[in-house]
Amino acid sequence: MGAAATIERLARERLGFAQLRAGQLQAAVAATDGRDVLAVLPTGGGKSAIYELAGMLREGPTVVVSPLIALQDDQLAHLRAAGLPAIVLNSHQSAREHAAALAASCGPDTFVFLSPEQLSNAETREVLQRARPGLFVVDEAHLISQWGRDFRSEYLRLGAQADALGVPVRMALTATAAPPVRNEIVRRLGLRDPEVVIGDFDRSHISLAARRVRDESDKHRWLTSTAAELGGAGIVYAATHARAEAARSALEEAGESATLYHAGLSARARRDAMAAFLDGSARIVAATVAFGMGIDKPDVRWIVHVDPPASLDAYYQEIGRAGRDDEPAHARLLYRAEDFGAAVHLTSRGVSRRSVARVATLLASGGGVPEGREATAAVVRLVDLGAAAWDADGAVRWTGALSLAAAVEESDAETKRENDVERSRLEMMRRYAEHIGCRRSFLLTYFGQGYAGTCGTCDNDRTTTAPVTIAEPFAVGARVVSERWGEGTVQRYDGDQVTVLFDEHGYRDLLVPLVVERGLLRDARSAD
DNA sequence: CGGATTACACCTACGTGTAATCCGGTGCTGTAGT
Repeated sequence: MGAAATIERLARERLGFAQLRAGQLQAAVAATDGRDVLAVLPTGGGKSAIYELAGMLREGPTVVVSPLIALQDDQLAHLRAAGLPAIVLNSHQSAREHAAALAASCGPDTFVFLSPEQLSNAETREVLQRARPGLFVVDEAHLISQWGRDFRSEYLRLGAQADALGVPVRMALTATAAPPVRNEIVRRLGLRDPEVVIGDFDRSHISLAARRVRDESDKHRWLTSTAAELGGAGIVYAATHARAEAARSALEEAGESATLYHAGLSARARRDAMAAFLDGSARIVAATVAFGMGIDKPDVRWIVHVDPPASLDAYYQEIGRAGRDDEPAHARLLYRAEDFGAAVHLTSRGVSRRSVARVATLLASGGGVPEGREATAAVVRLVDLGAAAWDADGAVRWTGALSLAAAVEESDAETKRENDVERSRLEMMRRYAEHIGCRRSFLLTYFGQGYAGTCGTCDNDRTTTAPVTIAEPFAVGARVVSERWGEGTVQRYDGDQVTVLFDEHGYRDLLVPLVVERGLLRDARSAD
């Protein structure tokens, strides 16, 4: 029996799936056959089934890196319900529970759920290593790019940790990743010639709209009228605690039942807010980005953003929480022009020159691995540059390939490049907000998915006339070179503009007539 | 970057305007103290 048939049988008999989707099967077959996998499958695409099936078929335990303890617990319960051996390793356990779980992780068919931080514990790593895991899975893998840089730097170290564990097959799973994020995941995790499975990003039952307003009271007027117009459960996303609270107050004053969720609240308040939203006693939740991951509420009917997120990746992730039942839903974005200026400071700042200099000095003088988030980010940066290297036991040594001064300078240049790319991603968010053509087309082409024509359901399609079309000098996906920005890939056309994702500088928009007249872009393959 | 808060100048009344300053979002962990 071939791998595909075995997998389909397992899916039916052990997990209760009548039929696997094409992407699920393709990814599970590849991993079972020993290939690394990157799967970008939209919400509801059944990503966990992929590692469950491949994990059952691969020899040795399966290590699953998951960002939140709440998610680990959900996944644990799900696997145990299916009769599969599974454990979690985290700080909520007592020392005794932790030791027992660690011992159980040696079981050949066990699924081990843990956070990236757990892997920085040498004892945990050694026990897992001895158990010879057959599959290393990173769930919510876009967090490598989103959180690694300045929030949870252990995300950047996962590739090195997989090396240290000696796991033969790696799998990255996410619901959202534009092409540059995919590339970063592949590079950071060290995926070798991975099977790449990309799902259909179009969620056509979610209608899209955006509106520019003058001030916060305008936002609240639009918010409350939207809440009144659209029935059913809704999520309001705001950029800060204070603005989430203000949105909740505005809704309550308008007579709506709304709760509040952000990380500044006590654990108890958060639990209560979550419960109230899930059981419907609060129809609406006003929240920051803290709310959403792992929320399993199928009938969320609308998402209103009262502040723009830092990227379209984040926006798509957040609106994807609506309409999981495939019934019609709405995504509306409210913004002021100034919001994009302030949002720069909510994008990641990257590793500081000071901490790189400090860590480099330490390593160069023969010191060990410093502890702490900032130090880890600095170590990862120095490894990236070749100035330092990981040893198999997780220790770091100075390679001497760069002088101390050169390492600090090159790191600085890299940080500037990363920040440049961050800003260009925010700029794409602005472009989406101010876009006058089909929003669905904009969103899908951002994710590298072709979309012919207009959706007819977004706010722009309902109010404007036929879009401007223009001859396209390069195909979408073509590699091009510019004098100014270097090499890049054509992402999309929009009216008379073309968006190119440059390798070193991020997204840039160019006017097509100028590109043609002045030869601003050349075909990269015919270049010297 | 932009907003909210604080500091201070005015120069003589206890308030108002402007300049300086600070702050903004995600969660893991491990340990000390009830």
